[in-house]
Amino acid sequence: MSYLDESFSCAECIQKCNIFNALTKEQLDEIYEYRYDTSFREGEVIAKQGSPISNVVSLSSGLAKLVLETPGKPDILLTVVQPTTLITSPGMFLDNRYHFSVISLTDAKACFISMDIIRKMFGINQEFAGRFHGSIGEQSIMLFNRFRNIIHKNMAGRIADAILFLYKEIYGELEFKIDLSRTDLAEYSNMTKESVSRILKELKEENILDLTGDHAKILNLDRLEQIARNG
Amino acid sequence: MSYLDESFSCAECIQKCNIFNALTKEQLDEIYEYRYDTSFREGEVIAKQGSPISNVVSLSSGLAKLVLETPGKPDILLTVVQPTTLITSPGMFLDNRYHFSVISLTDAKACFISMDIIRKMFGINQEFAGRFHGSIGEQSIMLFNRFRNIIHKNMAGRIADAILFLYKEIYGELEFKIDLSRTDLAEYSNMTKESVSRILKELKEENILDLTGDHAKILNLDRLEQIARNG
DNA sequence: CTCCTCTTTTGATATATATCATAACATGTA
DNA sequence: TACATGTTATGATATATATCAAAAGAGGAG
Repeated sequence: MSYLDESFSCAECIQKCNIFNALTKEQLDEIYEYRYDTSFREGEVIAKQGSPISNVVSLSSGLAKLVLETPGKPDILLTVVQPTTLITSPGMFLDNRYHFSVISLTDAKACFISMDIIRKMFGINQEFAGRFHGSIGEQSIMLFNRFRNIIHKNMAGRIADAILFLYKEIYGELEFKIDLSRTDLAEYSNMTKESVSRILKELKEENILDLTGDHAKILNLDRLEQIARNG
Repeated sequence: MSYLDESFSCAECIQKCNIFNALTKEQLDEIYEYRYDTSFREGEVIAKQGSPISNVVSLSSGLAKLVLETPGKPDILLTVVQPTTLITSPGMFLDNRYHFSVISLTDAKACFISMDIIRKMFGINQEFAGRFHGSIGEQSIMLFNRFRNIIHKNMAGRIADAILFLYKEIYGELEFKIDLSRTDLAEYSNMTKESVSRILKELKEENILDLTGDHAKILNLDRLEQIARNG
């Protein structure tokens, strides 16, 4: 399903995420020895909840979703990540297990870096360790906000949140091809796919958002943000 | 409202949380110079969401709740902490702000340790740093499970969760004096206080749990766990 | 092009939970 | 004791959202 990929060096890699900018050229070269790229097709599992964390994963192309799995229940879509995000996990300093799964939403490439070399870098580069831990904290704070939004807002507000997140954090344009299915949107917003359809229909009728097929267009950003706030 | 407290030394302090056992006697003595105890009455704010983190807080007596505040909305009670829990915060390596508030549920004492000395220890004691970051991860994982429970379970299951959490993690006995109000339980379980009353009435009628006033007694642990699982 | 499968949409109905109003119960205090 | 204040309980009703069923679209495979 996936195959090894060619690559040059970490120091040259323009796709390395910001955390790695704390490393020196020498340190990056050392990391290069302990990394490999892998390609994924849409829908493939990049990291599986419950499995051991032997590598840090950096998404280098495509999009991926982080999902909380619960047997017998629908998944909870925590967030969507884009290049070049380092996917950190709360289990890294605890039980060394993934506590969510990472699944590609499009064809994607990911760079796997050995956890051993990362741990070594913590000891010799405080700035790198700080940024890395900052990133773990960032994920927690994201989670706090997801919690708040899902608990406090009605369906329209939650869908508005989802669309605004995609607009602001992922696609960057008012008009975009959405890589999430209606079910993905439902799992992000904690509702059923049928309810997603209904809310999208309402938003289209009110000329706020047109999501037809996979083609999304925000027609009235102010109103959409208002719905996200008050919903 | 609160007053400074006498104390002896960190090395002797039986109330220090497990993370600090990674420190040497000398390191603990150094920390002693940068700490102070404070007492709180029930309902007082120990740490306020949004305020800067200048100290790490270790609860040394009493109980406290961690709450997510949102203007105009009910609080979300994330968890209850007991001695001797170190209250770590995801903002520590990021924006240096609290992203939740800590409020005492009973009269309580807390030990405030300067963040500067904690950071210094990270540099000289890797084991301490590891345990500390593990604790931050632990909080994230707790949050994942809270997320799951609130999203997937019905009201009875969520109340069962709350009671089982208090039984297993806080009070340790099937019969206990509960320090959470019905509103606290509601904020933990994401429901209204009226619904809490109704569910508690049902659980009492079925001889599963008797919560009268502040006196809680688990009458049928198996059934309660079953409700928590299937709810 | 047509059939098949999968996703999305729409509609009718069911249900869990919130809301609002009021009553009962505590707890402290003048 | 009686009063005021806060918490908890109960009841009647409203509402948001899920569920179930079926139709409509949208790609692929032959």
